[in-house]
Amino acid sequence: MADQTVVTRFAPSPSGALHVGGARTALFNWAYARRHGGRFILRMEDTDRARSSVEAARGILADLRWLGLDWDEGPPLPPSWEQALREEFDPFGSPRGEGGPYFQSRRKDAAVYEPFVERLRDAGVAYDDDGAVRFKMPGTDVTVEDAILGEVTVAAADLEDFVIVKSDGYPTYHLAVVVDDALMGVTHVIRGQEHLNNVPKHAALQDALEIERPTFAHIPLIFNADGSKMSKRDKAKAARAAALDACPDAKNRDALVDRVVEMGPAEPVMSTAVRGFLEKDNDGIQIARAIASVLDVALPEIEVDDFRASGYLPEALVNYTALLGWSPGGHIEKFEPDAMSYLREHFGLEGVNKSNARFDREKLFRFNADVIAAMSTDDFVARFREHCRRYGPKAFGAMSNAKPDQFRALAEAYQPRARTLAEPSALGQFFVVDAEEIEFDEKAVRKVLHKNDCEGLDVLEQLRPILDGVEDWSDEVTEATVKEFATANALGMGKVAQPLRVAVSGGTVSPSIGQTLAILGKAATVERIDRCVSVCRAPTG
RNA sequence: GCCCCCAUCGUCUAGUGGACUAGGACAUCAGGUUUUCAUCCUGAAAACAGGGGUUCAAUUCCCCUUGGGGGUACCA
Repeated sequence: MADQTVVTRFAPSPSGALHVGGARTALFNWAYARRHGGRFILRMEDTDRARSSVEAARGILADLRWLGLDWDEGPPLPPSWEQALREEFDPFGSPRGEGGPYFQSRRKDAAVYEPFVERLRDAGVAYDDDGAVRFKMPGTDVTVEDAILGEVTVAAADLEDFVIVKSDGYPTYHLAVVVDDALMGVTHVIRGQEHLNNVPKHAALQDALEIERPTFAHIPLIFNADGSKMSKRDKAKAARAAALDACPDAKNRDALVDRVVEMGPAEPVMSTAVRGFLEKDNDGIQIARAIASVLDVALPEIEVDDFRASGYLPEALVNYTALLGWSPGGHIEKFEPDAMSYLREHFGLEGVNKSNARFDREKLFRFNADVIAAMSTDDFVARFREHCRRYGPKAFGAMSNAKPDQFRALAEAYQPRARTLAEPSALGQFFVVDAEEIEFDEKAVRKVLHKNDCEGLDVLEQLRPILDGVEDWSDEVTEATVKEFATANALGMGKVAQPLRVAVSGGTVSPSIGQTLAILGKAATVERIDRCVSVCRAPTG
């Protein structure tokens, strides 16, 4: 018993994207199996045929791969997360492992559950009920031992007979999970505490079927920072709140609806649907995204792919979420050499907490920043490139293809100041727009260019010919040129770099001035200085 | 309503009867470094939910209260 091979499993329902809570459950199961040299199984619980979809299955497979998980048994293992998302990828394709199929709908088709139901009928503990089959609870108190919570007892009076086969012929979760776990040799059931109340049911079923009970381990749940449930509906709520906030009256709202419909993303959006969304009639995610895009607000990340799109790295997400409900003890927080390796070496049920945790985006954000800071330049450039290509903005993706050197310089400039892969795209917009599109920030112009009798503009005018004469336009040289100018004129670096920043970017924020100019190129730099001077010299009202 | 689970700084947690003047991390606040931003450095403030027990001794064990969460489906 003690040397019995550990077998764990993650059994998501492919009815939507993978939630961070689910990701953590998968992680813990994976890590536990790896740590004990056991097997990790991935099984799709798609017995709710109305809500399950192949797309969702693909998405879950992709997310698991992106996080760095693999499985010994289950649907085919996609070579990469991107490939899992492709339409050609068939989750139902030839499975990994011999205990399949690994989709419960397929198992049902293979009549896997029937003999078990028959056995229960023969034993007189299963009976027909209006087209469904119900399991008869034994009528005794049920006590189970949980590896994390200890002993849990539920009185017989609180236990009711429950459905094991639906009237459509599909097994319910309760039956399927018990039968499949037994057939697949699962030894440890690690899952969320929302399942704790199901344990007596499963235990009773196991007893009736003479199946040895696995070790149960119910892990605490994850909530939002405010204590509310972390739900995909939070995204709709946030979008709606932003919309109502931006457009308090009906007239504005009409304009917003028009804009949303107009720039509706992939799928066409009907104005009635958008209105319905605002009236809480629906929580359409497409609409939420469109509103967020029109209003330029961020939607909360809930699912794994939300975090990916927002520029988080799997490394940081894994490290952070593993700390929610589990601790290696002591002061260890940053997992070395990397999160997955650490978990497969150190994860254990002893370190799992009993109480629920709140998801702190600030801390994850910090972890992400640290991961980026610790990455090699090449790694960052590659990951940033992939992120731009998949998630935009288009101009960055285009630059990565057309001008790889410029893209690399830009990536290098932003790595030290990026906390997510999406941040450089937001901060570096000015690099990829035409000079005419640059809007000069009023406050920056006042403070940096107009102040003290336009000393900033004077600096720009003096600097222009000097920069124009620079032959080798590298960041070292441009930086040195600016510094020399500052020294020669007894000016602090800020008095010179800031006017330049405003001239080329429209604002006061950019990478180091040398890098900024180098990435931009000489022609664009000079052009922007000229335009800035002519625009900002004009008397302002 | 009923059933089940939980309870250390704002948040995630360390702590398993004395080593606790309760440690770390994120956030916060105050300084410092820096050409902006982002970093980085230093320091500060910040918790054992309340009440009963048990014990020579409780953050640590037991009970109650309160609070939070989960379940109560032919969803998983």
